[in-house]
Amino acid sequence: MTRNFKANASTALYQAVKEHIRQQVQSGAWKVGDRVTSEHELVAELGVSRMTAHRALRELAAEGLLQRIPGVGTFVAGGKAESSLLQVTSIAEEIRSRGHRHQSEVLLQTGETASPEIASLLGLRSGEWVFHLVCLHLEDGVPIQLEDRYVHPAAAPGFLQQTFGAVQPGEYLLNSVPLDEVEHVVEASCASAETAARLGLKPGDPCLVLTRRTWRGADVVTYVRCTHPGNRYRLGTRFKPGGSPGVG
Amino acid sequence: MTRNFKANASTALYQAVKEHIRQQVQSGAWKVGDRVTSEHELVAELGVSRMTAHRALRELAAEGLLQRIPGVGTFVAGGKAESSLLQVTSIAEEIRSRGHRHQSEVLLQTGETASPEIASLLGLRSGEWVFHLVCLHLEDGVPIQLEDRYVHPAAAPGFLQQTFGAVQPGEYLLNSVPLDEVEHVVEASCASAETAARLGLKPGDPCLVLTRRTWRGADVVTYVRCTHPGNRYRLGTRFKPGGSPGVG
DNA sequence: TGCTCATACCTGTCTATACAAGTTCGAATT
DNA sequence: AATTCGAACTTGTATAGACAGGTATGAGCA
Repeated sequence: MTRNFKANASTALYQAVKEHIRQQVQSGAWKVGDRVTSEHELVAELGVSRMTAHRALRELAAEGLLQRIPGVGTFVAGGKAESSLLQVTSIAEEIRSRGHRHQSEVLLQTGETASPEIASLLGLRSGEWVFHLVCLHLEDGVPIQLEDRYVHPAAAPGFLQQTFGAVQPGEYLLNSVPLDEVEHVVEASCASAETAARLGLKPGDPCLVLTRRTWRGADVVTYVRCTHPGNRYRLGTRFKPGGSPGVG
Repeated sequence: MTRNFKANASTALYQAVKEHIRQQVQSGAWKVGDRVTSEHELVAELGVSRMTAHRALRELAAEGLLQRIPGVGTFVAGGKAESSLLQVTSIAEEIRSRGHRHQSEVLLQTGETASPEIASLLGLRSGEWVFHLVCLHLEDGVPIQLEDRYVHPAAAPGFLQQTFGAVQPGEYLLNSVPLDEVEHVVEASCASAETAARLGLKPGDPCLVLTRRTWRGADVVTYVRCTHPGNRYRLGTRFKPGGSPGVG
């Protein structure tokens, strides 16, 4: 079998196959849940051996981009995009996993023109349209997170039409948009009067603020600022280096 | 070649080889920097094919446990143990990587009997001996971290004799003890009077507190509580899912 | 109509072989 | 003595072939 695929030397062949698959996903040709070219098909199409195709697919699965099911096939995985400390899953899932009751209250859900700061963070021009959602999350009836989210309108056109009851905003975006870059910032700050009122704190009480931006290609999908009461919330992980993290 | 190694079925052979290597490292038989059994030696000793041995070593290297150098050999890697959000490297390295000047001031360096709380956290009996270090770190002359560290005496016997100037406590432990489990907790709190005085804050100002415990096997190596001024410090990462993280 | 079984397909692993490219080290040559 | 060259090692990649175990589907039978 001659190498009719990727005549480019100096790069490993299995790397080229990985890149080939990655581009199909990132370009949007393959969406979340779509079936991916099987190993035998890659052998036929690219002229590589099955072991080479297998390694490419296996490593992409280990990286979280794909999901492989023996006997069935390989599929584009949902954007898990978990960091070891922070998971890009909704707070609802986290609360339920602790065995507690989650409630959420949508305080604001509109489209608005972007302020210069928000425009800059989302890669928009100032004054462009942007989706804005403010949501208060309660754990067993106690406020635990104030979520202030901006969404790039091109990334999730149906965002405003969603009613966020069972499905949370984070979950909705995760299930429809495959992320390929995430930025987290954690800081401690004081509660403003408004924040304190919503979280049931006194103004000036310490808060843990988690800011997250996610990318799809070069475009920012969402910018979200989650404020937690400092005395009721901590963020943690225990993990084996190289292994899978858990959330504490 | 018959499989005279790991007759245990139901487990993949390369997994068994990985576990075999891992145990050598975790048991302490192989220390940081030591040479690891080469692929050909594994073929001879375990009766597996070179590709199987290669896969085991390659994956362990990808997990950070080993370091492979083409043409030279495979070695036990230093305890990088980096999380995507938090690296178990010293604050000194982080400050210098920002191009700033780092100074540290040892406020306390003793052996003492463990309080019940500390004993519990380190897996000691109450009243047992424990190393205790308190250190203030400055970035360009400004206090940026108050480090309060307890070290299991069995894990690092020479800890008290160290003078922490060029080599920081974290670096010292990393270079001598290979970690295999890490726990992080991040929380926001108010500065106590003493903490405020040392960090140059007002009592009640918000602080970002990072608590970390590291394990070697079943034993806790160190418990450290790092308190940062909330207005001068943030913790962040930007990374591609599956890729290598950077520190922000 | 409903059930069973054969077949085709998919992933997962393991082996044996081959070549490439790097290093280390010692012996032979200059 | 200094240098060069080659043999012996190392890891990295790629291939072909084989088997195992899972799933999905459709044909044939009850």
